[in-house]
Amino acid sequence: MNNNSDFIEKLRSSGLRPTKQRLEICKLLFDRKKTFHFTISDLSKNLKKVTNKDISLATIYNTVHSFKKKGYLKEISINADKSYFDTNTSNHHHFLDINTNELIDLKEDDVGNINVKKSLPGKKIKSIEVLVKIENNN
Amino acid sequence: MNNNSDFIEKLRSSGLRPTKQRLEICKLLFDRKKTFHFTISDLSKNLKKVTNKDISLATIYNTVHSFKKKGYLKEISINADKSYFDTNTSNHHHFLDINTNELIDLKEDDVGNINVKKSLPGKKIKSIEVLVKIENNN
DNA sequence: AATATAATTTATAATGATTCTAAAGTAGTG
DNA sequence: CACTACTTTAGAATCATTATAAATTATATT
Repeated sequence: MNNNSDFIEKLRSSGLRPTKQRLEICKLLFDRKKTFHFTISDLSKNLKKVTNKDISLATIYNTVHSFKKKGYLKEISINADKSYFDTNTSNHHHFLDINTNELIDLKEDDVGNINVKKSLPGKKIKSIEVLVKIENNN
Repeated sequence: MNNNSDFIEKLRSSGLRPTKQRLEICKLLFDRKKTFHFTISDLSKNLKKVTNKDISLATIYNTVHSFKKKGYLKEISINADKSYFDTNTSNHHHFLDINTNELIDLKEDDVGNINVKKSLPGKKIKSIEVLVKIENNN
């Protein structure tokens, strides 16, 4: 997924019109090897740098929310003040570096199988997310 | 920890003056058997109901933050929009009921030992938090 | 017990992030 | 090309949280 017609197709297939703005955002978010963790403000600054145009903040919010709804982004809550989005929408866990505030993906295999022993009647498990906070070794 | 003089002692011992407001908040938060999960707005509403007086929102924020700093409360991030506090400051995990938005404590033992296989040079693990999202069984 | 001080509370203003609004622009359809 | 529905946008509105500065209160000192 790394050229414009792919993105156009991706957008169309989920009922979103491929506008200039959405394509720029796609390129920035999805045309990369590694997972990208970002806040709205990160994304906004990056877009300005890359495109030299101003994409309205409202559009950025709208787009990120539609991408989330379509399953292209996952929202991660690790921190009361910052809301992060993750381009890796698969089931996975995170390191959070307390010193740098950086988020790092952990593959499912990086964390042994998790055995939840308690259960509640009438309820089933939907997902299990592990957040491993790490810090400098002194 | 369930009468006023205990709370007065608790506050004094951590360098906080035992004011009326702080004692009311202590009673509400710590004079109970079960863990209490709350947002600032929950706490504010409860205080109004219980005391019939108005404690300023600013005071509630101040108090919750000092209690957090002193280690009497833990902040939990499960959700981008709501910031929860937890009177259980021990190491533990949570169920989050997607349907009711309710948080439920899991004891450490309720979740088998977690084996993080990846490590980063110069970094050590500070904490491991598991969030198990649950939902209705249909 | 009265006084001095430093901490605390408070109403209100300020901030910052996000959402809303409604007008102007754009993409897709026929 | 013309029409309609979708999208973008600037700016306003909202909401939670934090800052401010004056009034109040707790505590130590006399």
